[in-house]
Amino acid sequence: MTHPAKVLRAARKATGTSSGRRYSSGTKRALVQSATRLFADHGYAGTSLDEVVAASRVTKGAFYHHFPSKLALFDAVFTELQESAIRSIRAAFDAEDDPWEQARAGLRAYLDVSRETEYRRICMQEAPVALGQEAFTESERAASLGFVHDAVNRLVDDIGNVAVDREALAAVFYGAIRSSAEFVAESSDPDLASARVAESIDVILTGLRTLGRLVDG
Amino acid sequence: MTHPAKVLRAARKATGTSSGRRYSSGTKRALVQSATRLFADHGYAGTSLDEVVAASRVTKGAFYHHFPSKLALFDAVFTELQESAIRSIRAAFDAEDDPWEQARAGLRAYLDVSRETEYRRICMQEAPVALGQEAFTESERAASLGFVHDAVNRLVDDIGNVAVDREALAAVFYGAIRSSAEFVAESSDPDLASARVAESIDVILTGLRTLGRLVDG
DNA sequence: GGGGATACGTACTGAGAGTACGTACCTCGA
DNA sequence: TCGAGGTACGTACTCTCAGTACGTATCCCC
Repeated sequence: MTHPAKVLRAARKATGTSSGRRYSSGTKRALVQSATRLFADHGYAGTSLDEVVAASRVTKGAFYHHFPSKLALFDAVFTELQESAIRSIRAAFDAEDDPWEQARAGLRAYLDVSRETEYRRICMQEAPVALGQEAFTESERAASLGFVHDAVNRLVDDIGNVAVDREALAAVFYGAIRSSAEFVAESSDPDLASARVAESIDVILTGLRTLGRLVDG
Repeated sequence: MTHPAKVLRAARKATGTSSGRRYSSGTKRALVQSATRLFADHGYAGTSLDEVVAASRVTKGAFYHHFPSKLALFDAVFTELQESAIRSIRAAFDAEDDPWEQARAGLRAYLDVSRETEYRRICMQEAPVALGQEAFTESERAASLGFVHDAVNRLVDDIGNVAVDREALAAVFYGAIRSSAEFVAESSDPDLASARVAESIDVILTGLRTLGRLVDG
């Protein structure tokens, strides 16, 4: 009997699925892709490995050759989505010079990213529970929180004479932005909702700026 | 052989654990208490029913007499913590008249509640995943989000002539507050951290107020 | 005092994560 | 060119854990 893996590999080569640019084998890539969809649809606990390997057309043996555990698979899925999001946001961020425009652009980019259900469900909902708050916070700090911290620092510098706790303010804004993402996601008209929360945050920023000008003058 | 439940019941009666004010049986109460601690320590998925029933000194049979499922137990734990939190916040809220003082008092109360690891882990972290975003959001809307909505409405009324989207602003503040709770929880000096985020939010509110006065005059 | 309702206990079942072990293919050096 | 080791799987099992089946004790009311 011909080994099932043989025909699978042949198929991969034929369809060009085995790009090999990121993962050594096409199997690993297929597992991550299937898992991304399944985790996003049914959550981490709600997805069985049997479902994942079935969707990927491989067996558990193949899976455990590439990943040490189900959690490691989730981590791979999470990291990929996270990195992709970061790239989008950074691009929008770096395209602007003025700190206020930068903040606005970053927010818009973030709201766009978080409109993808996969990002929201996996990176925002499941990850803190699946990976544990510890590891998740670590990852957050390095990623999205960094942007907010940067943005807040520049904004506060620009405002000038208002004494604020930058770290605390960054934490506050970070939550505001996350919550905005949920607001947009739950809305029936995401475009409109996106504009609404963006404007709300804009009003807050304007208030801070005005405060700075008053103290200044 | 004397049935284990007999000696347990006798012990309950002796120690007065079976208060019966909220749950018909002391067993149910014991299960909820053990589960609260275990879920807070190891999460929903990380806690087995065997651990819960062992900690409660009963068996699975007893458990499934009182609860239809593990999820129902979690829901009971969640609801109890949630209701307790709501009571605290409402008390602080209702003790003030001025909308700005009300907002401040409510925030302080919330930050206090969220310093309990049980509340944070179970109501903020685990619940959305365990109960599902659907049910969780429903519960949130009825509870904490309601406060924020109320508070924002009063603040905006007080400010006057600034055109803002109240719903969007409430969503933004809700996130800001949640994030503040995490900031406080992760801090090594919660009292200080609590003061820091409270002041940050205060600055934001002051900015909005100033904005209103400028438009006014 | 007996018969339902309530409050359990014990022993099993099924699902799913992870393991043990065997096999096919590929590569590289002798 | 062949064989030995590494890579990439497949199959069949184990073990944990949520949930079920079913039996038994206690309580309460008629």
